[in-house]
Amino acid sequence: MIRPVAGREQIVARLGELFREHGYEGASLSLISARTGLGKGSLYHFFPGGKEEMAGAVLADIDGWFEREIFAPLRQDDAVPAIADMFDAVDRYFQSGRRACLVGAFALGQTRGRFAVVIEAYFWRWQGALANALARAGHRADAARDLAEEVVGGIQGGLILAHALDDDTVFTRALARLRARCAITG
Amino acid sequence: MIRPVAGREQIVARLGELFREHGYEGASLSLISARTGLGKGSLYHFFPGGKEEMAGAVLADIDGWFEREIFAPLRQDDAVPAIADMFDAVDRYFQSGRRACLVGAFALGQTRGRFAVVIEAYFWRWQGALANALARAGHRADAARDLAEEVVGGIQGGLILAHALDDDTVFTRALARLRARCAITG
DNA sequence: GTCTATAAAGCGATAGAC
DNA sequence: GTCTATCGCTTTATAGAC
Repeated sequence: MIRPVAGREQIVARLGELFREHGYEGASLSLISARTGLGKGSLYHFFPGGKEEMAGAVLADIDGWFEREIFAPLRQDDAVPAIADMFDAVDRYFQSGRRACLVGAFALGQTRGRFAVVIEAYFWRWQGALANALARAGHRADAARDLAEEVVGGIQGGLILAHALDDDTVFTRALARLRARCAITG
Repeated sequence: MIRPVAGREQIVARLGELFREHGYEGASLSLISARTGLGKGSLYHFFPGGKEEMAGAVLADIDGWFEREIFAPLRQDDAVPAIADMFDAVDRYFQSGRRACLVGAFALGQTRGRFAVVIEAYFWRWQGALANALARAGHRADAARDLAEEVVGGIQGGLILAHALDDDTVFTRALARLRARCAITG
C-alpha cells in the first residue's frame, strides 16, 4: 500500500528513485502509477509530455540540488572547507554508494540523446566549479582541472563499482582517496 | 540494409553492441532482428531462452575475452609489462572511451539482478588479478589492493564521464593518470 | 485533480510451414 | 535454419465522467 503523494515536489522525488532503480526504459507508466499512488490521468495532468517530461523534471530537480548545495558553494565559499563540504554532501546524497547517479546512468547509451544538454551541463559545471575551488585552494590551474576531472570521474566509478560488487565500502574508500588527493601535499 | 550474420559468434558480437547502445530494456526484439538480419524464429533457434539468454551470451563472451586477454596475463605474465598491456588492451577494447562497458551499465539498477553473479565475478576477478600483479610489481599488498580498486573504478568513471561529455580525451587522460599511478614511485 | 475505460502500437514469445 | 503469422500481454497515451 502506497500512501498518495502530497504535491509535485514529492512526485518528482519518487520518480527520481524509480528512474534510478529501473532506468528510463525500465520505468513503465504502470510502475510509476503504482509507486506514486497516482492514476495515469493524474500523472498526465502534472506531466502532459508523459514519461520524457517526468524524467526531465527529475533531472532538473537533481541539477538544481547540485547547483545549490555543491556547485555554488564551490565557486563562492572559502575553497578548502567548500571542497570538504562537497565530499560530505556527495557521501550523503549517494547514501554512501547505495544510491546510483541518475545523470551518470542516463549518460550511457541511447537515453543520453534525450537529455544530452542537461547531462553535459551537469558534469561540466561540477568539474568547472571544483577546478575553480581547487585552484583557489592552491593547486596550479592545469593541475586543478585535471584533479577535478579525476574526482568527478572517480565518484562515478566508485558508484558503479559499489553497485556491481554490492559493497558500500568501495564507494567510501573511493571518496577517501579522492578527498586526500585534493589536499595540498606538495 | 543489414548483411545477415555468418554464425553465432558474429550474432553475439552484434548483440553486444546493441545492448551497449540501448541497455537491456531498450534493446527490443524487433531492433535485435533488424540489426542482426535474423527473423525472430532464427533468434529463438539460437537462443531458446529469449532476450535474457541473448544478454547472458553477450556477458559470457565479454567475460571470456577479459579473462583471456587481461585477467590471465595479469596473473601469469611478468607483472610490469602485463600491467602496461592491460592499459593498452583496455584502451583498444573501449575504443578510447567511445564504447561503453556493458558489465558496468548492467550493474546499475534493476538489470543487475538478472546477471548479478557474472557482474560481480567480472569486477572481482579484474581487481584481484590486478592487485596480484601490482603486488608482484613491488607494491605492498594492501596498497596493491587499494590501487587495483582505484584503477578498475577509475576506468568505469572515465567511461561514464567521456560519454556524458561526449569527449574521448577524458577517458584517455583517466587511463594516463591510472597508468602513472601503477608505476612504483616511492 | 483524480479516476476508469480504452485506443493504438509495440512487446516478448510461440507455432508451424518450408 | 529461416521465415511469416499470430498469440496474449504490456506499453504510452488519450478521452471523458466525476
